[in-house]
Amino acid sequence: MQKGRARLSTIVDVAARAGVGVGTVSRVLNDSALVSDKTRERVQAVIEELDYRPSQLARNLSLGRTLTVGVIVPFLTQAAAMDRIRGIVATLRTTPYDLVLFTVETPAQRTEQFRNLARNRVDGLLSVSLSPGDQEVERFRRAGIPVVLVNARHDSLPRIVTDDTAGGELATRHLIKLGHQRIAFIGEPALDPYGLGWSGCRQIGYRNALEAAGLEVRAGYQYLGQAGRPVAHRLTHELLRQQEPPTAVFVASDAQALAVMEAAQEMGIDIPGQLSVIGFDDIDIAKYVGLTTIHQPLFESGCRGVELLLEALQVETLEPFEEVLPLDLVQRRSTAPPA
Amino acid sequence: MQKGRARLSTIVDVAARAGVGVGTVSRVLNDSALVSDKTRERVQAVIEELDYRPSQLARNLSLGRTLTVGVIVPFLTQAAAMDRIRGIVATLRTTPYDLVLFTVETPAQRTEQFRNLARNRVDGLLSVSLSPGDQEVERFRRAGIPVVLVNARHDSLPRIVTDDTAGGELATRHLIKLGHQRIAFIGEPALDPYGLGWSGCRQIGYRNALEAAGLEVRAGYQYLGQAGRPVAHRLTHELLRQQEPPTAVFVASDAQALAVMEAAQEMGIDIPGQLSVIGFDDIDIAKYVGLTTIHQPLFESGCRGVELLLEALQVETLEPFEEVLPLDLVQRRSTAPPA
DNA sequence: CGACTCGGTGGTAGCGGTTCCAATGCCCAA
DNA sequence: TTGGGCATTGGAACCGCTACCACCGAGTCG
Repeated sequence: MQKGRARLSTIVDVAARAGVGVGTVSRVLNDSALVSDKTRERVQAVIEELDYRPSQLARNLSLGRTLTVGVIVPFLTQAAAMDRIRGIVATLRTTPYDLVLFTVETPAQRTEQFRNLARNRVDGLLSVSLSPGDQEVERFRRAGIPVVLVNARHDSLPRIVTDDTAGGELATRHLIKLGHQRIAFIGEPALDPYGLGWSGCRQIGYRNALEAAGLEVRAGYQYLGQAGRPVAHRLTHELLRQQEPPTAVFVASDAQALAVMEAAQEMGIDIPGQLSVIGFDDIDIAKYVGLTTIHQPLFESGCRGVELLLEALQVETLEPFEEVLPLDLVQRRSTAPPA
Repeated sequence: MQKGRARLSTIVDVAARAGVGVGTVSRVLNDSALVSDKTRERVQAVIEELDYRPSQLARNLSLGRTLTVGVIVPFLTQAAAMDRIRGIVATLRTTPYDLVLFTVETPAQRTEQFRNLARNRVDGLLSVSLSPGDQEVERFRRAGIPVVLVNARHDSLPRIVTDDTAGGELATRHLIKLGHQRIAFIGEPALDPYGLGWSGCRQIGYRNALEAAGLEVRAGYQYLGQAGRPVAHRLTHELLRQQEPPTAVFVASDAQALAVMEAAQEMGIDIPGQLSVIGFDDIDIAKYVGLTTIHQPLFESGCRGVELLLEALQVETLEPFEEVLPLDLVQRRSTAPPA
């Protein structure tokens, strides 16, 4: 059954050696009051002597609980995701819960992970930037696994979000106010089959702002592409090679914005002289490169997500609600009035 | 025993409904050849119908195996640690293994985590920037849990390292070659009670380089302090307020170097005009702020660590050896000849 | 002084899988 | 016709823990 690895001492060994029953040892381990001091001491001594540690595996199965929470997140490579994880880890360290990290990069992986998670080893789940569907939510409900969303939505789940649409408007209005008329958008396709995703919402905000200002919404100014240097470079080239190139671009994430800036500079285009760039997220690097962006509290979103999840783990069910974190425009050097 | 959560279907339910024994269902689940096609189909149908997923918890206990590897790492807040994690995650995603993340910020936590890990839920452990002691190694050996070190050392464990001493020399020699004579060092105290730790080794390299160049090694030029903005600011102030302040400083990590640069700039000190700064790690941001530094392959170190660990999980025991990754000096704008 | 607590304890039945062993039915050779 | 494989199967033991239940001895009280 098992591989032939060295046998560690078990609760039975401890019980035998201490001359007590396994129940008593279990009580000592779990700090039950129903053990006499004398017995407790003897058992403790044997535990010490054998360097015994209870098997988490067995405890998990017996308890039906793992003291582990799962975090599922797409594209860990992105700095914004990392900042959220930092918040999650920091908050989790103040609790007895451990963290299992699940990452996703394709729609297929996404579906697969969500399927397995319900019978996996986690007591609760934090879904970051990934919105589950109704059937998936139902599966978790049946499994009794509370789920909290961060930067994602589902009507029947508690969630920490920002108003992406408003953020998109905020960013675009900033460009309009500077005097830009030809404003482009670069975003990412959504991984979820449900809803728009954050990039989609930001794009809606972009369109809203243009319309509100009476500016034309051109299809040729809106590009979607996987985050990452090569794709961003391609998009940037296509965008700027147009007959009537935009004078400003709103990029749905700082990570992508950085790549766009790099590509533009390689093309010899001055930022912000010939092209204004505004991003979204305000990751660390944005400050250093002078990227104008929409700041959102990434670290805090992770913290709050964990707090909510812990609450949900206590009360067994948390009524769904939406907590909206604030957004601010941070103006730096990458945006300016058009030439 | 359990909390009153909804009961999910178990292997017994499936067996009953399909009119077969649990053994047969188990065989179907594990793709055993010893099941007739007809039976297999019937069982598969029932599995589908009940949306049955085997319990990982039970499987783990029975198998004595969790398909999970642990990663223990101090100060996740540091970009260098994050880059290693990225490599780890990327490589792990190509395998059936999941990742449990353990973080450590104090010596007490460090000891506690190492104690528990041996009976925890992991099949193998990747220790990043944390060196276990003999007793700890022995515990893991007894538990049959392979351990691989990344940026850490123990003679009886396989490990991925860089030559920190050589790196420290490389950095310091660069400053000497520029003409600096008063060169300071800022590093971090080690979390491990065993050995020097990476910061200590880099410091040795610093001293070696000074000695080799016939320069005085002053105690007053060497500071240790926890990474993080406030401490780095304090150290920087102390350092630069000296009667004879240094004209250059080698900081043991980029994260700390960034904070030092910030503090110096706040004090109105020009970099590199009045103070040259060289870091270590070459994290993302270094490129953007023009920090001269020692480049090491962080992402790759995570990848290699996982590869070694997987190998160790296959063969049950991997003979200890040391894999040394290369270091390069990357010259940017934060170092220059002294005024 | 016997019945009645009650703290302290041992034993055992799960938890939900895997794996081994014995049993069954079938085919083929003797 | 019978015995010996062989493919297939059911059932039970086991993984190591927790929780429940029964029990026991020492007070306590009427």
